[in-house]
Amino acid sequence: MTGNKGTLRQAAILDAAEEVLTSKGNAGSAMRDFAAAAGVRVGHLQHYFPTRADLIRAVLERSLQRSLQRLNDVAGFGDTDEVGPAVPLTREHSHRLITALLAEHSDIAGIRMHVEVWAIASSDAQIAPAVRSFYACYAAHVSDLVQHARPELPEMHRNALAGTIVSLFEGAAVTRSDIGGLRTEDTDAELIRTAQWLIHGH
Amino acid sequence: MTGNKGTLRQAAILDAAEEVLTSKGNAGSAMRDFAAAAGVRVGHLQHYFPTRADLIRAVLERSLQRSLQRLNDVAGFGDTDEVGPAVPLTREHSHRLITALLAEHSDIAGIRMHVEVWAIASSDAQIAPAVRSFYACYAAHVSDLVQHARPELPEMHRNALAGTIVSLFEGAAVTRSDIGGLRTEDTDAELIRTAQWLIHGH
DNA sequence: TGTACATCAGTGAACGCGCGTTCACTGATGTAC
DNA sequence: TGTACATCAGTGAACGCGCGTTCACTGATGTAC
Repeated sequence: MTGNKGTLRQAAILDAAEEVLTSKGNAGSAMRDFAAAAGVRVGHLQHYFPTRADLIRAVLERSLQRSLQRLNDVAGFGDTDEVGPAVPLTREHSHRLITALLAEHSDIAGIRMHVEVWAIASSDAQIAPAVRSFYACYAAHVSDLVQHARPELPEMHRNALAGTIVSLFEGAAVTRSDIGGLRTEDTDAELIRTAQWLIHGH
Repeated sequence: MTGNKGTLRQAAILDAAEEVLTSKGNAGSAMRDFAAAAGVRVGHLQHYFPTRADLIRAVLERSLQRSLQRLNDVAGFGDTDEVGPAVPLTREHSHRLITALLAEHSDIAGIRMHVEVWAIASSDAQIAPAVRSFYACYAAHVSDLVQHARPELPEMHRNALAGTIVSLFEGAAVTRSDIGGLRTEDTDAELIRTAQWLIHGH
């Protein structure tokens, strides 16, 4: 099923479109750019994505989905226990998680995609809900993480902490990038220290 | 000087352009939109801003400058002492500052402008340095704030804390907005608590 | 005080290019009998 | 196994609109003598 020609070509188009989008931005890229990058004719793009908006939405939705998937991969506890509530999250473990997330945010293309998602979601009512649900999932994942570290914490407090952690990381994605230019080793260390304080409470 | 016709008209054009930009986005707004919103003819825009890029840059630069100005107004200690290094920052004072900043970030138009700035800075090499210097100033201001709270802290640590605080606030601007949809009273409270912990160390 | 000239504010029409989209078409890959 | 037909992948040219930009122009506001 995943190997048939159409699906493969469609994925290739999305790959190419994502690269164009992250390098030239939404305002600066045309259908002809997407087509050229994918090695197909403009008219052929419409066979898979009737309008430009359809293509952009598909790229964005796939990107969000993949971000969530990566988050799962990085933070997944599945390798130790299924849904074990009593597996405590050590400081070493959380340190590794945070470092991995920060490393992901060092990819410039990923940040540009992030920023484009925000800009497009502001204008596109079809994308906006997908972005919000992405952040809801993101925060829920982090909340789970906090629960592993401090099971005694009430759910509301956990969720508030999760929201704060997500804010910190999303902000850091911008400020640490070429856009913000604030990245230093010290700030990275402080970022990790703060995230750990939020997770473990000390 | 500030009252002459040309300067006034130019400011009016920038005001109108800012509104169009925050409501329709960069990708979705045309010179004709800017002209119509300002109540002038398209050709007349070029009298002040020869190209579209010039207009957008002017809007963005003015917006960044104004953000910095507001930051100064909100966090300025000037009313108590000139450059007094020994004026301690109380928890009540920092609470008021943080609340004021969060309130600023509740303005949807401002957030949209923020996001557009990030997106445009990613593609426009002329805007990028202005954005970076904005964040450098922002962080320097926050670092000053931390110094007032804890004068004993070494400068590097202060700067690292400032970078973390800026990240937290910039991230919160997105996650708390319509884009992220994560805003709750609890998260706001936790955000304030975290910012205070970063400033005061407890 | 009046005149001549330069500069600035603002108009309006037009240009030409690049954009997203359309469409009639061909070739390839099933699928039914 | 072969034939007929439907569906899907992909082409290529064209369309028409909206975009940023240009330009020749008019009217208003100084400014020098």
